Amino acid sequence: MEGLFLKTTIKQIGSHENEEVTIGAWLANKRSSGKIAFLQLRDGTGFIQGVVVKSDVGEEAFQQIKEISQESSLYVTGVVKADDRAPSGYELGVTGVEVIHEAVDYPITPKEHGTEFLMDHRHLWLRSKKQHAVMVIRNEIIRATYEFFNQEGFVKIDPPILTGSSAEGTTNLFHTKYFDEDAYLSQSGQLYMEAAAMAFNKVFSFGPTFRAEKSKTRRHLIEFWMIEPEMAFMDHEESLELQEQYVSFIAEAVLANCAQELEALERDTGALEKIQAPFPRISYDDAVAFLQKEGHEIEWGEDFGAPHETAIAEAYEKPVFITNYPKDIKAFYMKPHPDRDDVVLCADLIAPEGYGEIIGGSQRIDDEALLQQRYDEHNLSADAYQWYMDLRKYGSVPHSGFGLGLERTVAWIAGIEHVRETIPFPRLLNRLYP
RNA sequence: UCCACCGUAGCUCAGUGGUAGAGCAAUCGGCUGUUAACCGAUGGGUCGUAGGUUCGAAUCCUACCGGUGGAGCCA
Repeated sequence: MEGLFLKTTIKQIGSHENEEVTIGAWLANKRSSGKIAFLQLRDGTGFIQGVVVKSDVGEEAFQQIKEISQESSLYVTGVVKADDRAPSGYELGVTGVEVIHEAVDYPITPKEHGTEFLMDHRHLWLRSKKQHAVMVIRNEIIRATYEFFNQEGFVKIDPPILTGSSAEGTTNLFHTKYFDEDAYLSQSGQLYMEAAAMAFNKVFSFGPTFRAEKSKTRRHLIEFWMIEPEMAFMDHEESLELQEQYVSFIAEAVLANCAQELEALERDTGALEKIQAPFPRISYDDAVAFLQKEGHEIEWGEDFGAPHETAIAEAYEKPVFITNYPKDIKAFYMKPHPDRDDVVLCADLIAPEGYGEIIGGSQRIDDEALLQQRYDEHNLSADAYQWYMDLRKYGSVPHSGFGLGLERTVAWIAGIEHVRETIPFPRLLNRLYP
């Protein structure tokens, strides 16, 4: 498939073996000697090496080509040749180069750079091979997400981004004005997705969320993207099964469709091949006992910190569900365990290799009186949530849902240290540019 | 908000009380299979900012500014 336009791209160039083609490209890097030059070309779809031989193109053209600066834009004409030495299997035997625009003093040189410098030049950094590979994997995860939920009969529903009040009342929200009213940027679409599930049965959302927390770790962004499915008539256990199927599907899709990108990132694909449902489950109770045995200082009733999650994840090769947390450290809308009042029907999915929590999910309270009680306990204004209460008044059903953090998932699958490299233009503490 | 570390050439860094350095990038030259190519030459500095100690400060002290990693919060 070349798309609607018939111009050749590097990604498709293999289908033109031994033909002369012209591609639009940028010069990523070059190496040259007296009589041969190697152009590292990229066109956004891939990377290929152009080989310029002086005796083929002539003295004058050879000199001109040697002087082209890094990141200049070009039309390159050449013959596609299979070559075992090339990473993609193909090279371009260059017959002519037309410079579209000459780049002067491109700042990102082919050597090491520091984080601050690269982040200041994020708009250019995206052109580099590694960043390109991460974004292609991000795109594949998004594509696989749509495929999975479509084949499972979900309807995509878009919750609002501007809201009148907090969904959970815990984290700090970005405040703005809505004409004369106060408004906030959404930190979760979940409550709206519950309403949507009562209208469309199985639904999912995919959109940006905002947290005005002064978080400064490799797992946190101020603006990030979340996938939030919500399922009517589905209990907590069924939700866990759906979650492990979904995550396995993503891993499989990336392995099948992003081999070159995983190679460029030097990702250990053996670890990804182990991501197959079912995933292990450990209760909060057992997790606390396990941590105490390992020498961590933690008491029942306390929430896990990042070191605790990592310690638990290291005991498994696959992602692991930690289930049934104490009700007091979880959100107000989670349904109590049928046999115990002190824990709720919820689970966090912890990724292996220290990547931390990628999913948080639960079965929701469907009883009107209990929900009212939780409002009172958490000092939430019932007025603001009247519509949410309505869902328990008019044909309430058991329902469950979860939220998956896209950037944490991309970081884990792609093997990237910091989530800031998994989103094109990250919003971080002290980082609103570019 | 708290804790630790770091600010020296366009970039990555060395220099820790006595003349401001290297590699890469840039410019010039050489090289027929390079992979961050290599070899030779040239240009390139308000040592984060302000104050202090000292005969003398990039170096020691204080404050501030900026960054990185982590904690809490969570996806």
